[in-house]
Amino acid sequence: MVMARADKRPVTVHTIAEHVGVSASAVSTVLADRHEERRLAPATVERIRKAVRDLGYVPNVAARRLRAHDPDVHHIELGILTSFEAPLFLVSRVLRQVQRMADARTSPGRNFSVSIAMFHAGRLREMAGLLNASRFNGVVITNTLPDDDAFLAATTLPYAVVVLGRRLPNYCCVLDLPGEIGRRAAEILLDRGCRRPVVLTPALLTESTAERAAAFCAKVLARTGHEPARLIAAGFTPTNGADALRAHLGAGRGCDGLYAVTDGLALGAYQAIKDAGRKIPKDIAVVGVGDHEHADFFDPPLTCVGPSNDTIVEQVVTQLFGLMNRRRVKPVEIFVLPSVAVRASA
Amino acid sequence: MVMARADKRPVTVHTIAEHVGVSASAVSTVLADRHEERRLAPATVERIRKAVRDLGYVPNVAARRLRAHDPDVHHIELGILTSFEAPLFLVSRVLRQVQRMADARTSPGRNFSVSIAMFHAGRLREMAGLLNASRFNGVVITNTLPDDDAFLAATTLPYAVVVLGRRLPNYCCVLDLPGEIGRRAAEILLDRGCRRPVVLTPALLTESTAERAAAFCAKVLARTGHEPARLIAAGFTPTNGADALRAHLGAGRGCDGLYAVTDGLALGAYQAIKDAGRKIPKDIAVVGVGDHEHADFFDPPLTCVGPSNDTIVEQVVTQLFGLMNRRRVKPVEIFVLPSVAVRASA
DNA sequence: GCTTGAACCTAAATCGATTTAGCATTTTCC
DNA sequence: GGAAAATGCTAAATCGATTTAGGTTCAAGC
Repeated sequence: MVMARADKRPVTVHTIAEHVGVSASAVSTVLADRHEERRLAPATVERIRKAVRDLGYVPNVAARRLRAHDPDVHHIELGILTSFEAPLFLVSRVLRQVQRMADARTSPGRNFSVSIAMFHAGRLREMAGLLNASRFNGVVITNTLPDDDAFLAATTLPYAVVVLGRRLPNYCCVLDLPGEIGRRAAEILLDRGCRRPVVLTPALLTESTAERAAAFCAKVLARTGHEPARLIAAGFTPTNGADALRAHLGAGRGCDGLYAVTDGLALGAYQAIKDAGRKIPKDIAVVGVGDHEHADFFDPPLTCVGPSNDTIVEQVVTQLFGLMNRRRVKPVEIFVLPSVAVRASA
Repeated sequence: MVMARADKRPVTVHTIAEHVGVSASAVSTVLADRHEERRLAPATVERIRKAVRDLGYVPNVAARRLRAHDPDVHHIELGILTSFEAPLFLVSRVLRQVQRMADARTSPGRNFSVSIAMFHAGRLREMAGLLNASRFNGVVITNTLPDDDAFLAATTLPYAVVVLGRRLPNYCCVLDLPGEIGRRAAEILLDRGCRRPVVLTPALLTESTAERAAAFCAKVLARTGHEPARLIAAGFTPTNGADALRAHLGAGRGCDGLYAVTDGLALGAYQAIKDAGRKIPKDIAVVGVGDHEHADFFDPPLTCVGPSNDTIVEQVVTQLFGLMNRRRVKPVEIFVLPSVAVRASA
């Protein structure tokens, strides 16, 4: 039976050295496979190797880095922090842009590491090294939940932080102009004459999907005098979307325009509409958000009102490097206008 | 005019201390914002703060981590290494699975950090800390180019490494059974009676797309006695795919079955086929690979033969943790059979 | 018997930051 | 006036690994 080692102190080079009865230097030499040039006796090497295996040694990378790095080069660690549950579409664009800027600033005396790290939604506070600044010199934080926002609002992280998609006091934030996406979506449907628009959302709303739906409803209410119907999909897959719309249409409830708060749902809606023998956009016009890679290749191509990702990414990264250069002390809020792509579906 | 600071030594706490004429402890105290409780004189604090700004101090995270970490907990750093140019679809699944395993192994005495780091395709060798093991305790490497493979083949990285999608001697590799995807795609088209299948590829082939196309062609040749036509799309977007197929059909060259080596191309092909007034699958059957999130919601749903990502991810992560526990010394190669989803398009 | 060299290994410095314990002054208070 | 307390700072230890310079032992050679 193998005992859990959780209660024991981590095994260090020193532990191994004591165990074998040699010095830490000898162990280090073997770990680096330099025992030949340093002429350790083969028998000793074997004993050390065995101890390393038996004790389950795992090196401490922080210590290695500290020791190994060239004191003449400045190493800067940047992170994109996102939740596990969120898609990486926007995150990967941010990463590429950050790296582009970093590459432009890399010199013999300075280099960057950029990485994506994930936290469990709502548990950003548990991420190791965030509070004591022992992991990153600068971060972009996105896809936070209210718990995470509360945590951030209550702390001041002692390094460069840009928050993407949320508005937080004391932080540098980049986000869509609140409500604008839903409003513009409503306008598109209303302007083309829809009288009975509906909105399709997943049961569990994120902050952004909730906001889109609310703004859409508010706009429709303002212009027509009544709230649009809200279709609730069980999840956010196309199947969920198709089911929700099918139920609505099957119940004989009217619909001549649909706003889906994610493109996945729109894709499902397409199927339900076609199955019901209705035409897009003649019978039912559809507006999505453009969070799907190939929304312009849906059949018919999907009209989208969504975040203008290029601008957002650009702004986020500019802010991040600005903060790192201490060009700015005051936190700023940057609102980005949505991008509108009118295609055949509405 | 601002001089580049590239040639100067990085600014440390000690540098600042000297500059101000205090001890490193004082500087550290101010950096941690603990000057109140340690009763530093406000004037001193200000002088230190000014120097920190003026000299452009950026903390060394490795040093902080080493010092800050609780010696009773064992911190393990895992990385998913991928190239900038590659999509993150599979990578993010690997990350989530790694994190799941890591969470299951997390205890008061042990915790994990998992992150995605990117290298410029073909320049994996330049990634800092790879060779001296000062960044990760274990990694999954994927989306490598031949140059990267050559680099890896020539080195032995002194920690747990799993290579995804390539076959490298001396490494633990997980990959599709070579050629099987293209073969199965060919069989599906041939079995449903296609006589003039064509294959649609981007101009710049990756290792995997090249392999799919080659295996497809070989299989068709073996069964029909002649090579299928090869349509070359300028890039890998749907538009590129549509253009390539339109040119082929426009030139009056026959086609009753199409194999697209990425779903994006298949999506473009759909458009070209519909525009030409042909029906899928009656006139032209289409097979894709399932690398698109919603291939089952194309119209008609796309038949796919592609990597079985669930199995691959599962295997990769199992191997990674196996290596870290030193359960295995010999490198193993794991071949995963493709997953086949027969839908309406073929 | 004394030097020389090889074989094998260790002590101590180092990387950059934080923290603990404590040392000088000065001020307060009776 | 002298003890006690407050003020303002520093020296040194520490985190875990690597590396440099050097020490000890033993065998070989003259």
